[in-house]
Formats: sequence, C-alpha cells, structure tokens
Amino acid sequence: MSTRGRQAEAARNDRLLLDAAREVFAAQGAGAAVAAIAGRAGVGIGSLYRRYATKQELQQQLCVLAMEQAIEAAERGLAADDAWAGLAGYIRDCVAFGTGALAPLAGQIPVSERMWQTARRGSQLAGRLVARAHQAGVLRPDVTALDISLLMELFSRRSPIRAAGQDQAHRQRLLAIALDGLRAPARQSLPGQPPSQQEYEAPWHAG
Amino acid sequence: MSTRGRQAEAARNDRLLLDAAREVFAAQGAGAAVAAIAGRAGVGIGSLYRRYATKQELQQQLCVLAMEQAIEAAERGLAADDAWAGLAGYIRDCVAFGTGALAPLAGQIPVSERMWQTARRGSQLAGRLVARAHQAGVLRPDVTALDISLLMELFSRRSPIRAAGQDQAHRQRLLAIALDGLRAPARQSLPGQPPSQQEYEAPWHAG
DNA sequence: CATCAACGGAGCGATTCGCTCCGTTAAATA
DNA sequence: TATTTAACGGAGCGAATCGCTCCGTTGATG
Repeated sequence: MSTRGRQAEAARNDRLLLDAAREVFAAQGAGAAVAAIAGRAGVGIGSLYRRYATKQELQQQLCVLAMEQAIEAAERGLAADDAWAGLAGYIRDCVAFGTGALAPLAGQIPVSERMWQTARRGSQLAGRLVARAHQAGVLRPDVTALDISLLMELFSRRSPIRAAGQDQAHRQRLLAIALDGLRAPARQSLPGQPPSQQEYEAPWHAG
Repeated sequence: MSTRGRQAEAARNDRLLLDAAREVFAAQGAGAAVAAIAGRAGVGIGSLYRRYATKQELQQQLCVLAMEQAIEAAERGLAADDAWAGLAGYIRDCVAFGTGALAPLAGQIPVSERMWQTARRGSQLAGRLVARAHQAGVLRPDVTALDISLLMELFSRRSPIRAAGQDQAHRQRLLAIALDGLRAPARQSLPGQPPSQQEYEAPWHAG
C-alpha cells in the first residue's frame, strides 16, 4: 500500500465506492445492483457494507456529496469574472461530475432535512449564477434556472451501453452544442411554460 | 367495443402494447419488467404473450418499428423545402416518438439482418438531411450526422421519475435549446473528435 | 343459445437481489 | 519473528422479482 496501511486503504476505498456508485446509478438507475457498484469500485461487497449499513444509506450519502460538489462548482462559477464563463463552467463541472445523476434516486429514498437544506443552498447559488448571466445579457432571456437544472439532469445520465470514455467524449460534444444554444440572443423562443419549482422537486417528496 | 368486436380490440391492443413498451424501455432500460409494459398498456400479460413469444421478440419488433418511423420522419424532412426546417422537424419527430429510446436495448438482443438493412437505410436518409443542411449553410459545420444521432439518443430517454406529460414538456424546451445550438454559425467549436461509425454501432454487435 | 377467440392475471420455477457471515490477508505490535 | 487484529473479499442465504404458462372468464358471432 502506498501511503499508510489499512486506514489509508479504507479511506481510498470509501472514495472509490462513492465514485463507482455515482457512475453505476447514473447509468442504470436506482435499481442498480449493489454488487455492480462494489465490482466497479474494485472492492468486495463486505467492504461496502462495513461503511454503509444499507443500500439506501449509501444513496443518501451520495446525494449529499453530489449536492455539495455542485455548491462548490457554483461558487467557483460566481468567482469567475465573466458571467458567461462562470455559468458555462458551472454547468460543465456539474455534468462532468454527474450531479444530476441522482435524479433517478428521487422518490426511492427518504430525503433528510440536511439534504433539503443543501439542495436549497445549491439552487440559491445556481439562481445567482443565472441571474448574473441574464443581467449581463449573455444568457437567452427565456431560459430559467430550472431549465438549466433539467438540462444538467439530462446530460448527467450516463449511457448504459457505451464505454465510459467514449460516452464522456460524446457528452462533452453534445453539451457544447447545448451551451451554444443557451447563449443570447435566442434564435427561436422556447415552447411551452417554464418548469415550476413545485413540479421540479415533486419526485423527491415521494420517498 | 367501438369499431368491430374482438379483432378490432386485438389490433388496438397491439398498438397500445408497442407504444407502452417504447415508453417503458425508454424510461427504465432494457431490464424493465414485462408486467410494467402490460400494465401501462392497460392489457393483461396474457395478451402480450399471445402476440410476442418472448420479451426479446417484442424488443426486436419494437426496434424495427421505431426505425421505420425514423425513416418516415427523414423522408418528411427531405420533402420540406427549407433545409433547416426539414432537419429540425426530423429531429423533433424522432425525439417525440422516442426513436433513440431503443439505445438501451443495444447489446441485449440479437440484431437480425432486416434490422441492419433498415438501420442502414435510415442513416443514409439522415446523412442526406444533414448534408443538405450543411450545403445550405444553416447547420454548424463541425457537427456530423452521428453527433445528431447521439443527440437524439440522449433526448429520447424518458425520465423514470416524472409524469410523462411534464417530462415531454421539459424535453421539448431543452430540445429547442439544443436545436438553436446546432444552427450555423457556431459560437464555440465542438471539443474532441467526432464519433466514428464503428464506435456508434459497436454496442449493437454485442447482442 | 352455443361456440370460441381473445381476454386478464394468479402462480410457477428460475433468477437476481440485498445483505450476512466467515475464512483470509497483511499492517501493527511485542 | 510470533502474535494480534482490523480490514479485506466473496460464497451463500432468504426474500423478492422476473419471464412466462395456464386457465377460468368475457363477450362478439352465427
């Protein structure tokens, strides 16, 4: 072992597990087998269950972690000087990390109070990013922060059938197209009504 | 019964089944339960198995049907006078119908020779649509026909957690954004290499 | 009324799942 | 080096779910 014995291995395994879980849930949905996660992480099932008492506990931890990563990405975006670069970087980071990948978990797990708080803080920061881009006139005016959340949700989903590397390359190309479509001025206005906060978070109330 | 007794009911059920199967596979992947399909179609499991001997046979029939629909959409697109309207209409039709939704079936079912032929004809027509848009200068030059196929694949995926109506409305808004991003001139060029035909169809060779 | 094609769904065996339990491994300690 | 022990991997258990069969019911037809 590289750094310091069994404790270090445990810490490394913990991160490997969370990364693997995110990829697997993003590709296969909430019903993905626990064995698939352990396998992808390269650890035994026993090591998974020593850290998380149940599959559900792993999923909850995963949600909190991903939302915290999204908050960090939003803060980085707000720290950028250019409003567009900040927003685009935020979106790209979230998609690359797979923040929206936990969407398939919605309705399958109870949402703790801490999860609601983290989500609220995240959407607050995202709202600031979007508002700043709107004021700077670089973001098409008819798009809302929730539209962008749904866009990230869509792009966070991993392909269940292609190699991870190829899938990532494809996703980056398609995301570049979508980002171009987000820039002002819009060429064709968006159809229908913008999504409401209520319908956006409705799936999470079912858990 | 409305039109003509049991035969008419059977024909209607057949269509209901195929529609339901497309939605369910698009939302939950190839592993979706047969009972879920029958339930969504509002028919019994017995009625499903009277028409399709196995789940796999249903999936194959579904693939052929969806590809034929895509071909019709491409022909409609080529019949349009305006190159951009033709291409955009084709993409919108395919996404609305869920053509790319069978992507999660790739590698899970054997691909018959007829399926290959249908796919070849479809990609040929799609290539013509894209080439015409390129020549007219309305489509960003760095995007390929395979990029667009992958884009449709991405947007064909249904949300496993939201009501179908809401999901459809969201999808149309996001697709409008992506279509704007496809128009020439591009604001930021696409990263990486365009996908190759080989890697695009590789998943289908595994069945 | 008698016939029978098409219906819905209970339930079978097989498979897969979440999770437990234990023998093994290797770092820490004496 | 010998002993201890914390973390490891994975076989296998009971439960749940799956694809599919089979049969009693329904309702149009002649």
